[in-house]
Amino acid sequence: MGTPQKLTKNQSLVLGILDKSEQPLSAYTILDSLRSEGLRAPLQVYRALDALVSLGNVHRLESLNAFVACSHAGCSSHSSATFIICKNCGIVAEIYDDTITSQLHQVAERAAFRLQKTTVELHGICASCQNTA
Amino acid sequence: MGTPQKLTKNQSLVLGILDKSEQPLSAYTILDSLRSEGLRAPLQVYRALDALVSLGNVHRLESLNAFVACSHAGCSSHSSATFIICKNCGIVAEIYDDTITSQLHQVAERAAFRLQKTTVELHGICASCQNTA
DNA sequence: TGTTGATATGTTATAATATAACACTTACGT
DNA sequence: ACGTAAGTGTTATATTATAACATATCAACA
Repeated sequence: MGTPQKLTKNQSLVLGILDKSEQPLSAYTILDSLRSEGLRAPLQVYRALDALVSLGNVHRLESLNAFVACSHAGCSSHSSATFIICKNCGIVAEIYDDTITSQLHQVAERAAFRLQKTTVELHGICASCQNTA
Repeated sequence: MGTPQKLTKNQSLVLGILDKSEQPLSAYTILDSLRSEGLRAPLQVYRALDALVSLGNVHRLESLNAFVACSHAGCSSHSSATFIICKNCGIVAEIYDDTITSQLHQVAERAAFRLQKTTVELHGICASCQNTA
């Protein structure tokens, strides 16, 4: 199940920043937040991010070149995530929908495609921003 | 219907390159292919790509930072595309599946989210590469 | 204990992707 | 012909990501 995994120093620092953030963060934004902790180079952040993504603690949003903490504790074994991204306020919701997951697998299977990873990102305006605007 | 749209010079050049390509191309790869036609700067390519994406002639693959010609003539008014991308040979298939489209809309609606654009990209190994390997 | 091997870290340099700002040109309706 | 919107060209720069190499940490175990 959700192996708790002891994180390394840099991984903990990066995950800590992402956990505190309401919004996805770019690698360089994370780096700037961690300069006070002694981080200096992009690679230190990218390496931590790579590990955290592999562990399932963090997701990469391809359409934003940015990263978010997983909102489901240790979700490494989850099915395909759907991300809902508000263009206005930048907030992201992480959703797991079995119908979407199984339909994506069906589409792959019909094409005899061996599916390894899905990227599903929805862009638009969240409920709260619709009311505000 | 599919308004044929007269393209500008740079747009035609860029679309021509993408049409000939089996695989998605990065903006800089396109630029290199068009230096012989007189293009010199990234912006010339990016501007043409922006226009072609708006017209529906070209799709941007977010997970690759690359671009492909639309495989459905003038598909500007299509529903959400699903892209199947082979990690081995790089080939891309563009699929329209009504069940996926409607399910994505349902997920959005449940979240009271005003959906504007979808990004659905599946990574794995295509049928042909499975047999070869 | 101390060697080894795998993993993590730190650092400099550079590659790859994308946009800002500004000047000039072309297309086209009136 | 005129005015305006769209397209073009150019330089500079911002943003995102990786290569290459040196050092450090730490657990397994002979």
